[in-house]
Amino acid sequence: MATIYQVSDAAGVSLATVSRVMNGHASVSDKTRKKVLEAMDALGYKPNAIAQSLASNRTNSVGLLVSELHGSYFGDLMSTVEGTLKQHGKHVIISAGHVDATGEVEAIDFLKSRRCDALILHAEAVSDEYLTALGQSNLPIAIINRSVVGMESQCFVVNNEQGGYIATQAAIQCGHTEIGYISGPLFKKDASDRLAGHRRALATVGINPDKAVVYEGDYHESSGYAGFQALITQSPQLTALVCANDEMASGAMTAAREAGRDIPDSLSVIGFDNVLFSRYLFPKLTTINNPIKAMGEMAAHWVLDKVYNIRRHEHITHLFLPELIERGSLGRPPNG
Amino acid sequence: MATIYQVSDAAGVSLATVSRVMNGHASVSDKTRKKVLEAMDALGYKPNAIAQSLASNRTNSVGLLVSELHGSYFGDLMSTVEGTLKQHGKHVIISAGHVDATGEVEAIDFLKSRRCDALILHAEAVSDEYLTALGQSNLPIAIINRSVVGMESQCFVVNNEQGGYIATQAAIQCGHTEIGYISGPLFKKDASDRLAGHRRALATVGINPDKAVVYEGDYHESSGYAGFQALITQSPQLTALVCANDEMASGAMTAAREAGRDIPDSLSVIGFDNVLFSRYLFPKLTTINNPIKAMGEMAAHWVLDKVYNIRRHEHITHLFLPELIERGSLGRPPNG
DNA sequence: CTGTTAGCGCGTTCAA
DNA sequence: TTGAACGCGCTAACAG
Repeated sequence: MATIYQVSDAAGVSLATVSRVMNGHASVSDKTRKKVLEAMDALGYKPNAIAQSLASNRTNSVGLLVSELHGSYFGDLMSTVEGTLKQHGKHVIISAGHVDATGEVEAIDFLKSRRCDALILHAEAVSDEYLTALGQSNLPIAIINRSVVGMESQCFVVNNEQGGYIATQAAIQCGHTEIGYISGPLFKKDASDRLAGHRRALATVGINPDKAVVYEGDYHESSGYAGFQALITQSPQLTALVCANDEMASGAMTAAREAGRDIPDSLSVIGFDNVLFSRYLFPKLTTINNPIKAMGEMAAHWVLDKVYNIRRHEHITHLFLPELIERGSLGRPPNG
Repeated sequence: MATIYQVSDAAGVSLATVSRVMNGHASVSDKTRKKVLEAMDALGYKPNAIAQSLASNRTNSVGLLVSELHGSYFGDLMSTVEGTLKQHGKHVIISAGHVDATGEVEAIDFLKSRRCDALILHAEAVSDEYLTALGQSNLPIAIINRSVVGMESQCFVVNNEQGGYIATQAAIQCGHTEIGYISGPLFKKDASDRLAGHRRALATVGINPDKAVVYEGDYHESSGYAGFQALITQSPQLTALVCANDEMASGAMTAAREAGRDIPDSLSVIGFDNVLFSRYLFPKLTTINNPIKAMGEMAAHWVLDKVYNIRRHEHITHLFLPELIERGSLGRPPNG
């Protein structure tokens, strides 16, 4: 790998001049610039980003913490953040926290050690205190899918409570009154918020929210499968099942079918997230759109503006709205 | 951020000693080590990886090129590579090439500029010549899902031809003789290999491979949908459809259902890849397992061994075998 | 066992 | 418009 010295040698100028043409900084005469440029590609010179970073204290890369590297949800997040930043010449360094406090701290430490210019975090396990302390440093932090008190202007969240509400509301409007719910792990804020929305919707039609028929799952398909079986045994009268994410909805559908229940004729199912494969299911899943792409894009723009002074016209939004996506898995109750 | 100087100051030793305890290199007396360690966490010291890299010419991170950051296939690849390397304290820097020669070169340049210690590439668009040239440099390269002549010992591939063969063979063994095929984009080696396997299977039962009923898709769900419609119009006698990946199989299943065809009673469908959601489909998709996780893990171990001298017992394998995963979408032909 | 001294490749003053 | 010199934070000889 050629260094800046070899280029300056070949071009017969000082290394400061080479640095100048690289960064388009101070003025360099056209003739000199040309010489340098020629020397550069004659040598196949590529600047050493590591050395640039050390000298400039800038890496042109932003760290992205996700829970997992797989799954539609995180795939969407990674894709959209990378795409948005790449358009402006910035790079993304991705790290996974695996929904574990230690893992998340390690991942963030890694990102910090790589001297990212900013961090975009989808952190589920670390405490608010940790995030608040992190925000205290001069490293800009954007937070996705979590609202931390005092850091509202850096958080990008969807109204999960509202999402849970409209999901259940949709079932109610189809005539359902016996509605079961498979929640996510309730220690997670998004899971408990969605459930709260479900309860609120129940209350609007006079159902005692405390009597909600709830199974606590873990957001994985298998717990949707188990959830259906548990709920239907306990409450065979159920005609609709609202699930806190699409994976669990898929599992519930499989279990329902194995139990001889037709969807949606004998049982309606509603998901949450609107991940890609929800359209592949049969019947296509009625679900709540979780605007993760929009949030990722907005967080990226926030960073672009805040850190790199690349401003777009668009206003920065922090609260995103969930939306019902009507497809084929929600119908009228059997005897409605 | 505290620097190594402040630590050496606080501990009353030279910065070389601090460096030594950090890296566990030469021997340091227990007393000194203790002093340094205490100074470190008193100051909350974190080494600056950028500076370490510049000085040591080692980044402890390996670059991973994928085509996209979303999708089950790449999610599996990223997850498994990251997981394997993380176990040994190495990090992954991921970059997306978007199935475009320019994009892939840029992504690789980015990885190189970050001075990765090695590269693991899932490159689909760049030429063999480019990869060969890249391999010439002293940057270790592992290649996934592609065999480059002269670099066999760095390539980790699945036998796609064999996969296409056993998929079609499975249909034949169920009694099908009228078998359509929805291929991937044929400029891709994996797509043409799978199709070749399909043709070979046809030939074994005396069907002229040149008369294979093929629709060229693009690996996306929509082309599976379109593929079913095109093939069934042209060849209504088809009783089985072999698809070059699961996404297209899903699209074909949707289209088939909309056309009133029951699966598998009226039409059998076989996929390829065995991505996660293939189990979520209804009926669950019979498919060919593409051992992408195994390949990713092996490539990671190859890097660990080759670059970091971290050797495992296990033998390094370069060729992986596809395998039939029997589920519910393949049955006997209607009048078989 | 420990300290001193050069760099790693580049950005950025300051003079010229 | 250009060059010389210093420093970013750390590793790696080389001495002692």
